[in-house]
Amino acid sequence: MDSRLLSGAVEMLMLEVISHGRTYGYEISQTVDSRSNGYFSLKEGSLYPALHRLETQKLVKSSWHEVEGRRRKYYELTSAGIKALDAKKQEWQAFASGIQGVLGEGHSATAIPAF
Amino acid sequence: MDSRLLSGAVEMLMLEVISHGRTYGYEISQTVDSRSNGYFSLKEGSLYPALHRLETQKLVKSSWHEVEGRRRKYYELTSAGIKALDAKKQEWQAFASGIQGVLGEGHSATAIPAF
DNA sequence: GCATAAAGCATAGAAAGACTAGGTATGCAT
DNA sequence: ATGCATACCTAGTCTTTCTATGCTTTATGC
Repeated sequence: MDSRLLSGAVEMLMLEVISHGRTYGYEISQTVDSRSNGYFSLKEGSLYPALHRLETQKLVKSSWHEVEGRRRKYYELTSAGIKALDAKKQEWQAFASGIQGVLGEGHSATAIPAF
Repeated sequence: MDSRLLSGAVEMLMLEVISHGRTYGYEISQTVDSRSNGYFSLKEGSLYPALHRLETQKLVKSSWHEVEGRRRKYYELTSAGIKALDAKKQEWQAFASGIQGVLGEGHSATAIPAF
């Protein structure tokens, strides 16, 4: 896939996954990967900086926990994060509609004048 | 809108518009703007570099023409450009499906274990 | 006449974010 | 012992968008 398409959708997807319940970085990447049928594979270099960004923006909050002998940093949405997710989903719908508007109707070959 | 969502879609949209018939930069931006109901407004700093990129990649070819006293650089798709547009459209479909796959089904609250 | 807007092209520089590639550490299976 | 999966992190590179600016010509308003 063209990684450039991904830009901007990453945060929405991450927030979405986190909204389903407390989770952590590694699991988020697995979830996104499997739920998109392998289409998205968030790389660590995108994933962790994005998580830190979301935390800086107070859209998520984190806490360290030791589970099954593994040290994990769990994330959950703040109330601001819930609102942001809603906003981002709407934005996505508008974005997709905008694309469809341009791709949309055949607009069959308008007469092309010669020079 | 979040300009980061735009990434990667720009070239597809431009190729799409050009595929409808020979056109030029200024008109492309107007067309994209109106056909997306104002959602996308390609700025010149994105538009012209992108056109140059497409030309370097041989997806479009250009020629200068003087029309109605205006000096315009007209673009049209090459055969590689036609193929590229098809590919990008499919990629877009896959991308959108991937997003839907993640946003998609409610996945209602999986039990959240306490620590 | 003159100013302003619109049409039209272009680029330099700043800002942002994804990825590569590297690092650290634990648990488990071979 | 060795490798693989889990789990986190970040510096640096690359790409791309946008702001801001500059140039020219034509149309329009005063």
